[in-house]
Amino acid sequence: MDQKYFPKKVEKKWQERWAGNRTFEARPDNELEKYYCLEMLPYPSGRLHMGHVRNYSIGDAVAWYMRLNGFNVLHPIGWDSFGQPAEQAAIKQGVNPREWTEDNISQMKAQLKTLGIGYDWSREIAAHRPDYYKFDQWFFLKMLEMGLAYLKESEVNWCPKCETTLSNEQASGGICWRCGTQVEKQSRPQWFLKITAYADELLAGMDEIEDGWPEKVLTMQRNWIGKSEGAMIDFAIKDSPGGIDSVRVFTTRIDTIYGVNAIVVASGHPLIETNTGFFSEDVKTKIDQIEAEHANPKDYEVEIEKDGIDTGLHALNPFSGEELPVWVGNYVMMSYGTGAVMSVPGHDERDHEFATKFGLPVVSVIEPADGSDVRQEDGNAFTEKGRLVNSGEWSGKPSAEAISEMTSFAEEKGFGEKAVTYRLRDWGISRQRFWGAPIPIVHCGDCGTVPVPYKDLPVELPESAPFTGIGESPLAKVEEFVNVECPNCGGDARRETDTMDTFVDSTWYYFRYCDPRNDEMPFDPAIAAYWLPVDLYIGGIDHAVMHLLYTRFWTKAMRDLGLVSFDEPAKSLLTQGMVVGESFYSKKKGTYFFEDEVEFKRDGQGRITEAVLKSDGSPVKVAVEKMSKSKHNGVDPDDMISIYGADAVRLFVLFAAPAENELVWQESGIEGAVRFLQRVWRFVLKWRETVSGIDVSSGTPEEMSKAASDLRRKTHQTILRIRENFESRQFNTPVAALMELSNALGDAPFEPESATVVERYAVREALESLIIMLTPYAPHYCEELWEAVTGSTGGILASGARIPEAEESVAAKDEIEIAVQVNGKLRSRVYAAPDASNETLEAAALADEKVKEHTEGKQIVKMIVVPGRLVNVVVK
RNA sequence: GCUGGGGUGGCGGAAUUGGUAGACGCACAGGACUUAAAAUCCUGCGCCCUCAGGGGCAUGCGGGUUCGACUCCCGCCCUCAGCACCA
Repeated sequence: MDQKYFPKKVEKKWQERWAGNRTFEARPDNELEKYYCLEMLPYPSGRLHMGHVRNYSIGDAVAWYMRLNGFNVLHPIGWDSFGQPAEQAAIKQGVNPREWTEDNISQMKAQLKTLGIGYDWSREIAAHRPDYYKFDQWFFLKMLEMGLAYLKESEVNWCPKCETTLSNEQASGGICWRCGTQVEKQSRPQWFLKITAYADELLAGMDEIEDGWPEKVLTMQRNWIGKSEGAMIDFAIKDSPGGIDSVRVFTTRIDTIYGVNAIVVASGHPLIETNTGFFSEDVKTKIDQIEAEHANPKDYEVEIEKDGIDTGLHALNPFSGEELPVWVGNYVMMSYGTGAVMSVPGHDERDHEFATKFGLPVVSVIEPADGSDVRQEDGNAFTEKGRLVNSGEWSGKPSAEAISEMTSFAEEKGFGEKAVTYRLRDWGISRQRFWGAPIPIVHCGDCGTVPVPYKDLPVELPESAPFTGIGESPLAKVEEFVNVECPNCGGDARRETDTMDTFVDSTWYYFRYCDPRNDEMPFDPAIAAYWLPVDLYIGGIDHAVMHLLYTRFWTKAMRDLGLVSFDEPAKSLLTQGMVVGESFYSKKKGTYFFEDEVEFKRDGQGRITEAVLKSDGSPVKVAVEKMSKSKHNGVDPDDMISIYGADAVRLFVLFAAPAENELVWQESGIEGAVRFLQRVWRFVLKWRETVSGIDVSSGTPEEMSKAASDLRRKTHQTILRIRENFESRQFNTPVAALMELSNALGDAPFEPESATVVERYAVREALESLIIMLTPYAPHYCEELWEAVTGSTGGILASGARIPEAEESVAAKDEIEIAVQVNGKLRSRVYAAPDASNETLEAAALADEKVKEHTEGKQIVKMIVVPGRLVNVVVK
């Protein structure tokens, strides 16, 4: 142990030792309870950023904590290495995407090792390697057999900048999830995975994980799935010139059907397409206009004004027999329900707006059930449930009753049925890209779409392709790849040239970690049964509805394939907050500037009051935003590690804020972390000789001095706190507790030269506990101190060290402080034994001088005693 | 608009789930050591009065329940995130 703490030296030493001893390599062991700690698969961009550091610091803290509690911990890592940046690099710099990716992986791997994250590197995987994507293809074929994969010509989300399709999840909000560009609609054949087949199960499964997953994520998924119960109702079309004799609508409010004033359909509805000959030029023009707007939506932030036109067609209300006009409306979407709605302006905001704009009649058919006179006279629709009026034989019934009776009636009469719709759409996985897993399909003129036989997997990507960055997949231009014999008839055929969405790779990667070198199967079900499900999954909130929904779906599909026997892949989920930094934006220049290009003053509180550009003195806006290269507000983890050491960086990242919160990067904070480590180091240095012969495990000395038992109490209280905190996944408060323990250690009135055996025992116990409990935060550092204190050289884990068990009797105080309140206001404090009776406490409280001042001349009404806490004297 | 989080010192954040609000750290101020600086150590640090004993006010705002409310209930305000014509 050096006289001073040199992080670099300590970290290098232990990183080498861990690698040499294969300290973090896990193997299944039925004798041991397993713990699977998983962080989200990173994309190998080439550089680690602070978000990664935070993610992995949390994961490693948990992994260490569980190891130090005797669990068999699986803590793996790999690479989400297919995807656009590699292809962009190929297009722009002419590099080979494979080499580019491999280079990035080795760089980031080196960085992760410098950080000292305890990964089982023997299980490392990378999605772009054929031994991995072979099983993407394997799963695709299985899903094809299960009827979960299908090809369909359909309107897809198209990002004009990325030149590729996007799934609905990836085009959420109408913008590309990667580049933020407004998406367009395009029609093309593409492969879909039938996630909708599991819609109900995905909803129901949430009950199982409710305790472990953040409410926020579950809510987002529920909303995304968007289950809605109602009825399908057929409205007959009068004199249908196009041959379609009825239009089906979906409604959740069949009780309002007597208030229907029109049927409104989407511009792409079959009724429209089959009747074009019938429409006037005006109608056709308007329909085309709506259709065009739909294909190229303007701005999703702005509410689009209602628009539409009367087609001249007529429908019949099956309940009232009333004749209704059929309109085309821009607010009706082809992609939800049936693409047609019954317009009830009295009881639906959108229909109300539409009817108002076009002067259609508004009829009220629902009244508030409580008889209050809230009506739609204020110009709005009354959208709540109530009691029916003007509804023929149904008038007077409450909405709920009417809904079920009217649905049954429709079913009996054959013009409707009970129905459930979902917002969730099937997952489109076709991408017009080179750098992804080829979809294992051959298109044959005679046999149609033919799956590649399992024995021919993997369908390997060619070495390279002409990267133009536009239109079709680059694979289409690679003759050797495209031209193939049909596996069915042996004739000339073409390979599918689209590749899979990279989200396919990341749906099942953590199953592969269990059995990463299996050549026959994605993984051996028996091995997976030991490690899975994941016990704790840690990652950003940004994957709440993409990856996390896909992977839940995949798990259920794998269950149906017989690969796993559980329904939910992760028992608990931790969504970490972003790491943010101060950015400087000049409105005038329209760009972000580096900190040293800006002149700013901070007020006494450290906040920037005014900031101007050094170059020309123009004002700069200061904001705290997610760290990013383009905003120049990022901190390079490598820099931080080389200045302060990996342990200090990790300790600070965990201490600075709760894991779910945003973390504002403050360099002064990390200096505090270093100070703490240096302080403890000096303390160990001072005491290690003195406590070297003490064996804490050999039992507690009987005679305790006051100071020694005070220290022991603090030690055991700290153990209790840390166990509680980890249990509830609080990682910042344990650090505070350990700092308190270290402060208590420093304040204890012992000196190495004069300490008694009992005191040396207390110090050694405190030190050992402190070191073990700090290990999840600063593992290299603690390994070094552990070696210095205990003399064991094989490392903490090999020495069998565990997070200590607290002894309640030691943690208990022999005298406690009791707050004394008069009428709920704190007036004094008295001291008493922990088991003092209520009477004793009351007497002590009343005897207190300060209490007397406040009770003098007043009548004591009653006294409240909370044992161990306080006495409240109520006076009048 | 709908859904779900949040509002506690100058800052990040604690608070055994109804029981002494502000732990721990950062920043700041003062002091010791030093020729000096750094490092280290000590002290102070919610706000306002103060006769230096204390006293009053404080957890976004306004009510309520309670002996007692950051915590529970009602009504607002602000803020962050997600979804957004979902019939």
